Amino acid sequence: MNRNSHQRNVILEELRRVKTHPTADEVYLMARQRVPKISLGTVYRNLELMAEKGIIRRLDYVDGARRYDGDLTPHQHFLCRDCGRLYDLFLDLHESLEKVRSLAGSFQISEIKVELIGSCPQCQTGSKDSPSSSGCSTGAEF
Amino acid sequence: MNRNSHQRNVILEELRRVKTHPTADEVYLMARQRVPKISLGTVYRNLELMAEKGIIRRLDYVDGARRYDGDLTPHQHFLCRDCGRLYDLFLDLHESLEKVRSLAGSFQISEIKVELIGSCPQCQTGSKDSPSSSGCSTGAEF
DNA sequence: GTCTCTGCAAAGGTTTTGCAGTAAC
DNA sequence: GTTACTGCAAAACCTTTGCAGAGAC
Repeated sequence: MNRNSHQRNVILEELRRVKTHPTADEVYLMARQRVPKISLGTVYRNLELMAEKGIIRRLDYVDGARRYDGDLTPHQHFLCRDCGRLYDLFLDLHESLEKVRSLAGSFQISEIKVELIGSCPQCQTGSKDSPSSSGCSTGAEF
Repeated sequence: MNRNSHQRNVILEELRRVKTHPTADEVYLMARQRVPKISLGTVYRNLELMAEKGIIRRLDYVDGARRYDGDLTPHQHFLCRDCGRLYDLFLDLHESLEKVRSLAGSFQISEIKVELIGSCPQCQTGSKDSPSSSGCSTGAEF
């Protein structure tokens, strides 16, 4: 069904190589260093295809452009409101997951996406690059 | 500081009136029935402004266009993979929230976004409108 | 009177798509 | 040989922005 194209392999390898949840455009720039004639459309098509197949993860829930993650191990993402960095957190939330499942009753859950937002360790210690504009959302959305 | 414009009030009322997490464009269509000359730009500006003030909720983590929610009470969203509907779920996740906070260590969490994905009660009982294309993501991302 | 907000329209950014040619099988 | 995939370019979206005028206070 699917063919094993050089471009697709490069895209996957580049995505797995970095830890930075790149956008399609960023993947395009990385891939172009190895396949100079690769097109942005090809990158979009392959990222979407691999996300559908479950080979990579698509991050819809972060601000702005869609991002992709080559790391399939269960983990969460932490977005620092001060510096804008996106961190990987590996929290063991099995128990919480089970609780959510049981609470959801007849809604059959196959996937739970969690995004944490706040202030990262670096931004808490003194040097705040860019303090958040308005102090809203103190109450969590959980 | 902020002025009390008629357009802003209409936008807020319309958003609160419905349960359908509309996009900016959908809010625009609703608002236009009451303020025919309202512009899309005004809708975007006001939604963004109210989201920043914490008067409404902005849903970044759902597919496609950004959506807004006029309901500020803590709740989660459930996206049905089969029919595409977006449900509100009111699960009490205080305990889980506390656990996440403690696990996150030096990452100071101010907000936790949770999205649940799966199959809704209606789609489970027989009549599947459009069965999911590929059986990926059986493991949760938690 | 001041200053924020509006409508309009244009621009900006991201993602999708049509098509003819290329490459994988 | 067949058919999925590619590069290119245009189109389709969604969102933001500049500006002059209107409206809130």
